[in-house]
Amino acid sequence: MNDTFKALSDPTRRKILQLLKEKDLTAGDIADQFNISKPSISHHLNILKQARLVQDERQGQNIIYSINLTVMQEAMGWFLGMIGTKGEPSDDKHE
Amino acid sequence: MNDTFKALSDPTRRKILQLLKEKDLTAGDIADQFNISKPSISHHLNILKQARLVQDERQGQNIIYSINLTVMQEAMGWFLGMIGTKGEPSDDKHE
DNA sequence: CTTATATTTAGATGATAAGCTAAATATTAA
DNA sequence: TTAATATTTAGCTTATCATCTAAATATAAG
Repeated sequence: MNDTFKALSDPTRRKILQLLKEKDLTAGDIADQFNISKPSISHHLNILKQARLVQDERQGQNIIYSINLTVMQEAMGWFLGMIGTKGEPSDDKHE
Repeated sequence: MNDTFKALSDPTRRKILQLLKEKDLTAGDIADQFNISKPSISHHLNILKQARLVQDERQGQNIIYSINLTVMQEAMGWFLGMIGTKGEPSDDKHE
């Protein structure tokens, strides 16, 4: 959960996720959308990967990234637990 | 939105929000729940306040903090926009 | 097998952020 | 008005993080 929120705290990484929501992309295609060096984007992708927010798969020379909506849903669960009736003890499914 | 995610990226701040979900608390009561100095907690509260995730109100010597669920819901909206059917263009209500 | 392309890893640097102690401010009580 | 309590502000230190360039790895093509 902490890795998830940490990963989501950077605007570049959130934009990467939005791009991947539309369709799977290669690392290069992702990097082309930013005024940031490829190594930096690679680093961001790695953080997203460690948080399991994205997955990657090599295809020839390219590495194709895709979003993992399951983890996104888990994160949303945290908000649901938060917004649930005020004063009611949380069910602890979401730490 | 960026302030919101930044604020949520710290585990201490997320725990503060969970405490405030149960009930409103004074700055001191909040600080007592952590092994962190009062000034540091005050700093965290200020970040949450700037993100409008909490509100404060002085009551005598104490300052009482409460959670602002509206902003929390807005943040959850970002996830909803994210999880919505893959490949479908986002409606842009959530950046 | 050598070159070109795609991506990552390594290492360095500057900025941001979390934590601390000490001092300032605000309120209440004596 | 002086002392006590609650909280914040200021200033500093250390750790984390985003970014860069240069070099390494992996695959594909000539």
